[in-house]
Amino acid sequence: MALEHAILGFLSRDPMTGYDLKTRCFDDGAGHLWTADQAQVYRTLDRLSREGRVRSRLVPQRGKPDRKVFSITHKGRRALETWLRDPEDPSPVRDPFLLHILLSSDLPDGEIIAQLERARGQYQQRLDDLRGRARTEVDAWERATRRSRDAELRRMTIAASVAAARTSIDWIDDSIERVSKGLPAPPSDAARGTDGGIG
Amino acid sequence: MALEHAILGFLSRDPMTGYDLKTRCFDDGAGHLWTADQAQVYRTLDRLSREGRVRSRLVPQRGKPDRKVFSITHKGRRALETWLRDPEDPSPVRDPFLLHILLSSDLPDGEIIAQLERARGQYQQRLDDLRGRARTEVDAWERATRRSRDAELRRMTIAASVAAARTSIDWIDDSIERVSKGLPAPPSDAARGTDGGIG
DNA sequence: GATTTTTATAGGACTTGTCATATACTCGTC
DNA sequence: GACGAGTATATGACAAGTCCTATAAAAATC
Repeated sequence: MALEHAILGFLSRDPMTGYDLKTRCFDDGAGHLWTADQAQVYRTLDRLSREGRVRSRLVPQRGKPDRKVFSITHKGRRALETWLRDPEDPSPVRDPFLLHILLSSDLPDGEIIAQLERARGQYQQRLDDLRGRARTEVDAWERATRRSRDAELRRMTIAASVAAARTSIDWIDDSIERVSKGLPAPPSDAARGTDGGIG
Repeated sequence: MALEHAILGFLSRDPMTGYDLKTRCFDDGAGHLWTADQAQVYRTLDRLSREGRVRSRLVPQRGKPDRKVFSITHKGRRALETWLRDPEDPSPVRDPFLLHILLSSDLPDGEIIAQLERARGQYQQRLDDLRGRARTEVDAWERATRRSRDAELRRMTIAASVAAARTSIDWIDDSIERVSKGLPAPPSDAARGTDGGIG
């Protein structure tokens, strides 16, 4: 549902192909807060086309497949505006890494710390990526008429991602410290009944 | 994929029914970091059963439907341990609210602020919920043998969620301030071509 | 000259997750 | 006594998303 509106949002700035949407808008422009599968982009464009929210025209090229340039229709613009005004309820949290930690009581302390350290590295990498994004004024964004307003909003969302990654790293550091002091011991194997017995 | 292992993890603590898993383990115990759909829980239990990772026995009850009590098998325990040792790569971020903000340049500043304020309230609510969770030693957790180790890990994950929510609120406050100062103006309607023209 | 990357679109198979609905009985409350 | 909430399991229909593969040719790199 979000993908659909993101596509309308990007097309409302500039007509472009599915390929442009995937690479320039999603991967480069919004990759810090949303990912899009290539197949999903094309399928969604197809559906939006059938629904009359976007339309396409074919631009022939020599050698390469025709460019299928999509643009937003009036109907699509109305749908986008409705979505923009409709407040976004925060989706329930699903954090596979935290779930992993939550269930890790069978792992020895040392391995929990190793998991935390690995995750720390990955959040660090994410920060590096975000630093790169902050430097890059994205092409599709730059070309758009509303350059500076869009750019400012993009900066804001990158700041949010940076803050989130930093918070995760801080939490990991605290947690490594906590686990290093020794977590309460797990119960002995004997106390655990695989298959749960009968009684 | 995560749901499957979470179920194995919970069952490795205590044999229980699908209903218990959904309500006590997911909603009450892990709801701050993972949500599970009831239908999905039963379907996954079914599949795990067919794969020999869990088994069930029927406990007849008067009036109510039979309790189908699931317990983890040796095979299931091995699968769980493999998963626990296998580091969890952080999944790509998908934040519908940030996406919404990113695409909001068509909204006037005041409406962007309203969106931010609404989200602030919801993160505040999340904090309240987390405070409740921090107070509650969960039933299923309490009954488990490894009480204190599990409880400590759970406390850690709640701390992570609290920190994340606080960070979001701080970011929102900063952003409200930023937008209040006035974002660069959007382009006039005339500068935007619905349907993209031909050139 | 051979391989890889980039540009460009698209379908098949699959997994995961959501929503609605059905059954069925108990217990508390208004 | 009606009504809703809690306990308990399950299916059908569907939406959303991922992974893999295929096609096709130019341009860049080794």
